[in-house]
Amino acid sequence: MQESIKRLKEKGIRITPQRLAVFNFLKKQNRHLTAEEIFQGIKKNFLGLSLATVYSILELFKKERLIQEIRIDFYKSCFEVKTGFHHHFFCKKCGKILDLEIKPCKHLKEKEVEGNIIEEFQGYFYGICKDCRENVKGRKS
Amino acid sequence: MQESIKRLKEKGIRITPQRLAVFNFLKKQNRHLTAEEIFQGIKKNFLGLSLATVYSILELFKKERLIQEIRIDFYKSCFEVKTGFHHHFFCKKCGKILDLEIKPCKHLKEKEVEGNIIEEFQGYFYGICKDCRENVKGRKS
DNA sequence: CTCTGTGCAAACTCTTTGCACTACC
DNA sequence: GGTAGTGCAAAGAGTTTGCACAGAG
Repeated sequence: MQESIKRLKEKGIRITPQRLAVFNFLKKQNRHLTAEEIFQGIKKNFLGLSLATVYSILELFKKERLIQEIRIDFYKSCFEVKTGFHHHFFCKKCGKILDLEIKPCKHLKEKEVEGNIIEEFQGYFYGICKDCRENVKGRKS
Repeated sequence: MQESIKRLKEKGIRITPQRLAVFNFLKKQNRHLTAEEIFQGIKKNFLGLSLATVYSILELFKKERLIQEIRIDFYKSCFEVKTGFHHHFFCKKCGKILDLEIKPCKHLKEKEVEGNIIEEFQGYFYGICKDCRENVKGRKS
C-alpha cells in the first residue's frame, strides 16, 4: 500500500483513492484485466465510481509506463502491471489470453530499428489453447 | 485477374464482382488498408457497394487465410494480402504503419508453444518513426 | 432454380468527451 | 484555495447484424 503510493508519487501522479484502488487491484490480481473487470472489481468500495474514471486512470498509468495495454483480443483492451517482457497468446476458441514463457529474442529489445525509435513491443500469438485442444481430442472429433 | 479467380476458387470461394474487386485492390495496392480505404477505392466501380459487404468479404478472406488483419492501431484494423512473415511498426505521432524488414526469429514460426497450437503471430512495435524523429530534430526541440 | 451474397440501415460495443462538481496538496 | 480529478450522460468510431432483394452456379 505504502509502496504503491511511493510508485505513483515517483511518477508525479497525484494520489486519489480511485487511482490507488486501480493500481492495487491490478497489482493484486497480477494478470491482464479489462477496464470493465477492474471497474467491477473495485466499485463496491466506491459509491459511484465511474467507468470513465477507470479509463482515464488507465490512460494515465499507461502514459507513465506503470502498466501496459494488451490488445490481442480485437474488441477489447486488457491492462496489466508492467513486468518482465513476455509474449501473449489468444485462444480463438475460448477467448482466453495467456502469458507465454518463451524468451523474446534479443532484437526485440532494441531501441531503434531501421531508423525508427522503438518504445514498446507487443508479440501476439493466435491459435487454439491447450485446454480447448484437449477437449476437442477428448471428443475425438 | 484470372489468377485471382483461381486463388479464390481454390479456397472454395464463390466468385462475385465485389470479392474480385476487393482481392484485386488489395493485391494491387500491396500494403495494409483499412476497410474504409478499400471501400473508397473500389466503390466508384460499383453503384451502391456497401461498406458492410467489404467487411464481410474481408472476414471471409481472413478465414480462408488469403489476407491478414493487422490491429496495431488500436482503433482500426488494416488488412493486407498475406506475404512473407514480417513485423509491423506503428508511429505514435503520425499514426503511420510501416513494415519492418528485420527477420523474425525462428521460434516465432513454431506451430506449437507450451502446448498451444499457433496459427498466427503478429509482432507490433510502437514508437516514433524516422520521419517524425527527423522533423523534431529539424525543429531542434 | 436454389442457395448464397449483397445493400441498407439500424444496432452494438468499447472508449472518449464535455461539463459541473469535488477533493487533493 | 487553486488546480487537477471525478462522475455522469451523451457522443463517437469502427464493426456487426437482420432482413429483403439480387445474382452466381
